[in-house]
Amino acid sequence: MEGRAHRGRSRGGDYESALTKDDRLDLRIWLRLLTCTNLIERKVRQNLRRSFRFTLPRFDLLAQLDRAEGGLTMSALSARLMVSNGNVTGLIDRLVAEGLVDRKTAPEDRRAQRVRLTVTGKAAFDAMTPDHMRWINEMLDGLAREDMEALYALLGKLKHSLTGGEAKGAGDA
Amino acid sequence: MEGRAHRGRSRGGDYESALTKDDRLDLRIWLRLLTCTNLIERKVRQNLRRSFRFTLPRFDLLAQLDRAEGGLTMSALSARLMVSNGNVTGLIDRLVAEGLVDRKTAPEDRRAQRVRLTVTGKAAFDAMTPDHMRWINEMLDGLAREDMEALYALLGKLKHSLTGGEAKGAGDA
DNA sequence: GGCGAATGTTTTATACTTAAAACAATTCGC
DNA sequence: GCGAATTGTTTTAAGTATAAAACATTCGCC
Repeated sequence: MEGRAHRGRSRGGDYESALTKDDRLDLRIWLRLLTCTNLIERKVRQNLRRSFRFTLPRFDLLAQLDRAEGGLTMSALSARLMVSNGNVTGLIDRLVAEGLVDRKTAPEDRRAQRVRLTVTGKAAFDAMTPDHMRWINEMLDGLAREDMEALYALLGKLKHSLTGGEAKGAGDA
Repeated sequence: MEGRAHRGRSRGGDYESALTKDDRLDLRIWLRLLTCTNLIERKVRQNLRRSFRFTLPRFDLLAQLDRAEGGLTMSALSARLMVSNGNVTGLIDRLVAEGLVDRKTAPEDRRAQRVRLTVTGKAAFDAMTPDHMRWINEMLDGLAREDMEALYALLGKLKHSLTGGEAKGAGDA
């Protein structure tokens, strides 16, 4: 924390305005990041609802289960989705009730629950994926290929800075 | 949308794997963006709670009111925060009850509500801001200055792509 | 000058989310 | 082997969020 205010090029006068401008870059990045995330999330949520009468949290849950062969435990889901474990309990309750997901106590550790997609759940997910992919594709269509690559790399650096180096958590790529 | 799959460098064989790699870059960007946002949001939420027994949505609301001289209407708040108007009604209800915010019918248009920070609300916000700034600062500390500038610019392009050019909405900078 | 469309807000019903406490089973150290 | 710490999950209480409908006021237009 201590070194941050001095990172900009050193300067003689104009301390105030330069300081303001420099020091708020962090904040501006954060706000812009948040704006972009919200814009995408809102659109995906809306499309999922309109096209499939499905919600985003449920979709994200199915997506995690789909990419994990053999199912996941509740805490693994909680870590990957980066939400509280109580939250996952509620979501899974509803998905089980709808028959999209199957939950059973793990044989090797009776504390843990092993959660998997049912055939119905897999089918529901597969029905939504192409459109989902297309929506993302369309939204990022305004970015040139090299911008995408640069952005991806910079977000990687940001993620690294945020996690202090250890890549725990969502493992997005 | 139609041209997207062909944007990568043209290639002879290995269509499948190259296609997969190319076409998922959108998705990987989106997931990484989401991860970064979640990491920051979670940390700020946690810090706000621990340090000030305050919640993030309330803080964001105060921040919008602080930067808008003369107050804002409910719909302006809703647009800037990018949340539903019903959501804002609930948040403001609580903040009014806590005495941090003042809400009164706008004289020029009796449909609209004009919301402002109270003196107490302004003081509460000012008490939290320096720490908030510092948290963001610390989290982005791992990024070099030029990376920050590049990231900020690329997020600008992304935002532009997402809004189709018109800069409606949160106006983050 | 009055009616329909548009705008601004709240209400309703439901879902999602968190933090913290409670509960359950396993592991570790002795 | 036994008890304490740990790990995995659920429960609880409260707050946050959405979409859609309901409500209130203003505007546009004739």
